[in-house]
Amino acid sequence: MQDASDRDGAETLTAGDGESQIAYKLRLAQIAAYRAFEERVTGYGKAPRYLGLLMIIGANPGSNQSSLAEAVGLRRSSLVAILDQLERDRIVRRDPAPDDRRSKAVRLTGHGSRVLKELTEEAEAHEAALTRGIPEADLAILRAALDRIILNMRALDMPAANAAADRTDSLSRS
Amino acid sequence: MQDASDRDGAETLTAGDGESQIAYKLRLAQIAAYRAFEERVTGYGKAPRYLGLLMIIGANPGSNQSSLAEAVGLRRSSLVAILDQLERDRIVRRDPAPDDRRSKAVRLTGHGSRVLKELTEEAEAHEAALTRGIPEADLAILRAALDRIILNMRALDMPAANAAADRTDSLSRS
DNA sequence: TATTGTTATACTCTATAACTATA
DNA sequence: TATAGTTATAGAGTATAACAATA
Repeated sequence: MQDASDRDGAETLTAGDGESQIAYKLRLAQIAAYRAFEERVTGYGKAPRYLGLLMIIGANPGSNQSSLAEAVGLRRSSLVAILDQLERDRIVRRDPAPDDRRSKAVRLTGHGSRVLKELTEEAEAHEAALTRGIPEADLAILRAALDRIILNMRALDMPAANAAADRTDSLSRS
Repeated sequence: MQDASDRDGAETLTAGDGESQIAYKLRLAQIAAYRAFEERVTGYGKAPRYLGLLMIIGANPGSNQSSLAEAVGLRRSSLVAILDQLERDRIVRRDPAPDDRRSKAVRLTGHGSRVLKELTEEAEAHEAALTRGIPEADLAILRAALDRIILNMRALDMPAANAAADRTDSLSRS
């Protein structure tokens, strides 16, 4: 009798093994973290949801929409409505590109820069809450492990990268 | 000049700081891992997407739909279509509950058990690919850190849990 | 011909509210 | 009255395909 079929039923059900898997913990942690951040920044409208995009725009002012779409992993058609919203909220601006009349140069507005700055500070506070109680040495290992996982998973998509990933095996702690 | 506005534009854009944040890496890792798993198990229909649910059903046979919905964090109305699909695919069965004629006892079918077993093996292979090149000692730290993050984030929702989380600070490496 | 931004459209996932049958 | 399962409906979020303007 390894299951819980004879229990009370009052507590929340669990999924036997599987819960010890890193892939599973990763998913739970990400969902909880994402939800907590959204709750922290209630009142900033839709901007928090697109913080990654805003950071990219801030770090690469004047980029066109196709580049931005690729950077955040969306189709360029999907980005249109997002930029419409952010433009409506005066967070970003679409200027004519200087060199190519098909393109638009996307930039943060003055207000957008201030919002990004505030959200970045919120993200730092969120990061502190997230990592509370984890020793600094462990955080370094956590960071390296997450980087390696990202590398490992992307290697599956582009098999050519496998050899490169293998070569870093012995260097992963550098 | 700290941005990349004067670059070629050929490479993929990046988001300055922010990318060093654990919250950010967590999101990238989870997205990449989820995508890789779905690609690995193409051919199993919709079951892989609901692997967590299937594990819970497998570990708690005869549970009713409300309990299952709560366990996976969905409204019970949202679970209906999912179970419809899984029942259509002969993965699960909805039997009348023995004690309460409003409830249904959800169970894996024989075929569902076999599918779950195979998917569990696929998940283990996925886990191996995920953690490739990460030393066992670091994996233990990674697991503990992810658990702590989940705890930290949930504590924000239920402030009463803060004290409990704090008390485990010095025990987090046990 | 190829690319940029855009529109129209559809699909997936989830939520809310209201219903039914039981309790 | 309250609960379990269900339905109808709506709202995000993203994708595909086709289009006009420009390269």
